[in-house]
Amino acid sequence: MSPTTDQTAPTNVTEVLERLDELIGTLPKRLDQCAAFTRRHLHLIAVSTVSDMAREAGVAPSVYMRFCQALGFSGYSEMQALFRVQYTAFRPAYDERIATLRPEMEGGPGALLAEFAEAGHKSLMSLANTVTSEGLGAIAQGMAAAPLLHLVGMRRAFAVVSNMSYMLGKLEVPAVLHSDTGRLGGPGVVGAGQAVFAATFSPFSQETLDFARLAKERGALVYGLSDVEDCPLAEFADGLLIARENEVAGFRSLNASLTLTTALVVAIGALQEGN
Amino acid sequence: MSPTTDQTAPTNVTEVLERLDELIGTLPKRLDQCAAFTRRHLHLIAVSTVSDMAREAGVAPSVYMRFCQALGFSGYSEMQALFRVQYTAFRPAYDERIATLRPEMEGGPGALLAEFAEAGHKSLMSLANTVTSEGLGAIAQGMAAAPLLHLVGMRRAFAVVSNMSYMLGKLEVPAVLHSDTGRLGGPGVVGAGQAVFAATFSPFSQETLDFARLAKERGALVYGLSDVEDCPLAEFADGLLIARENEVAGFRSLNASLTLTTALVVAIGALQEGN
DNA sequence: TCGCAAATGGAATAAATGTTCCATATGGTC
DNA sequence: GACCATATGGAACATTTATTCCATTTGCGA
Repeated sequence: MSPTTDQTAPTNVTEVLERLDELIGTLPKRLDQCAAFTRRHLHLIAVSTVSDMAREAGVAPSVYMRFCQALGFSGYSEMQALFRVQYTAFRPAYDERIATLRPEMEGGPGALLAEFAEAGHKSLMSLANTVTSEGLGAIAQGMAAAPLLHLVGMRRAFAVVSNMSYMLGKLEVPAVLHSDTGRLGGPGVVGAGQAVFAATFSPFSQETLDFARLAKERGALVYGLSDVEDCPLAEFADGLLIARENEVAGFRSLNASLTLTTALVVAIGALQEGN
Repeated sequence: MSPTTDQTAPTNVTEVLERLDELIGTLPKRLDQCAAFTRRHLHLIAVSTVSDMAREAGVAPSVYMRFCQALGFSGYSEMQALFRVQYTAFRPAYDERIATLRPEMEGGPGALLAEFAEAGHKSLMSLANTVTSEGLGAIAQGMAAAPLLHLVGMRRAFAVVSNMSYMLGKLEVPAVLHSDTGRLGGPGVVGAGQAVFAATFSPFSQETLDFARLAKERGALVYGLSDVEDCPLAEFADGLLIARENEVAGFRSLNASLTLTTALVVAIGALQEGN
């Protein structure tokens, strides 16, 4: 049937990978090129044409065709089908509009995930409503100008500030993450002229609010992130960002918060780069 | 030019979403069907034909065609192209990240935020493509059945596991967060029958991989989260989730990862509740 | 109930994509 | 250096998929 191989075709992505690893090195130059490229860009198959793949791999379409056959497929279409099913296999039970968690669990974890994804889309869309370019820009500038940044956030907000801490580190922007683990450095270490970024969602963390207020009294610039406008931080902060997260049966992810803070950190990085 | 609308075509997923929400309810029955279905299955567009989408939406292909035009596109192909680019965009080199950012910074931090929001939408969409309901369900069950959960993740993955840790705590599910801070408990504390959830994104953290492998050898169940299929965890893990994050000038947020793990944690909580 | 405008679905057509074939090139062996 | 087996890429062909057209249906206002 297939001229180049009598091996049976892989039936899932794992098998494709196995076969790829098995073949790489043993194939003719151009086919090896296909294998190497494909190995690194498996995810492109589902959305590309043979010509696309061939071009990116640097070979002629007919070569890529033969490569598919060497893998055991009848042709590109068959291989592509394998990579496409995984996209279509996941059928979120989105269709039926479900209101509470228990019915959501009826549809299995897939339906639950679909609900959270949907909530994520909405959260991201509402970001545009609560954040202005000027507000974000002012905060980015304030933070970029500070010689040292302090990040505070407890509980749900901790993931947000710890992620900021990681990214700022990568960008080589001096920042300290104040976690409540072992009570390392409190607000006492914040110096005048430095900047604090405090994140707290309702119900607000008293510790975070206290830290921010004390830092402010010590002459630091205080910026904040919250999920509602009437966060106590608003009273004294030099800038406050709002990221409202849509919830699923009372549970909230952090899509808007992380997207907003990621953009903020990158903006800070870009500003510092410019200096 | 286009008979059904003189509106200009959306240029990104965010705009498609907005236009969809704007249009739903105002369109004729069949077109509304298309809009409703498409709103819930955005992720299918990249890998489906018009007939596929039309069939799933319960309309004739020509109707779906007109729906694309009502959205402002010239046809299905043009719309599909919009959903395909996200997969084909290649990542720029690390060093050039800030440099490639310049164009985005031109529009101020607001434009940057919009870029990250757009990337977030795409990440959430592709989540439905890399995760199956069964896979997620199996992992949720395995983790719910374990007497103790261990969470491991360094660097970019740390925010993910620390958020899981927080949520699991709220749900009163016994879990230990292993951070590398001060080298608290290594894999030695993991007992047979317990479960480990290890998150690591490429380039993978050797520490996380080692932890997971040792735990596996000690008889624990190992589940993982990564951003690519060929993560070393795949070799020995009992279950692996994939969350691919779209990037902006080389920077990635954590939308897909957090949404996925949030759904996972809630599923675990619901399963334990049932016991 | 009739007439009209809009919507609908099926069938025809156009475009693109996948696949195969074959002439030419390449590399190894005697 | 000639021969043979194998690899390669372009061009022809076949198939699938997108798009348009049009006859029929539907729903609304007179």
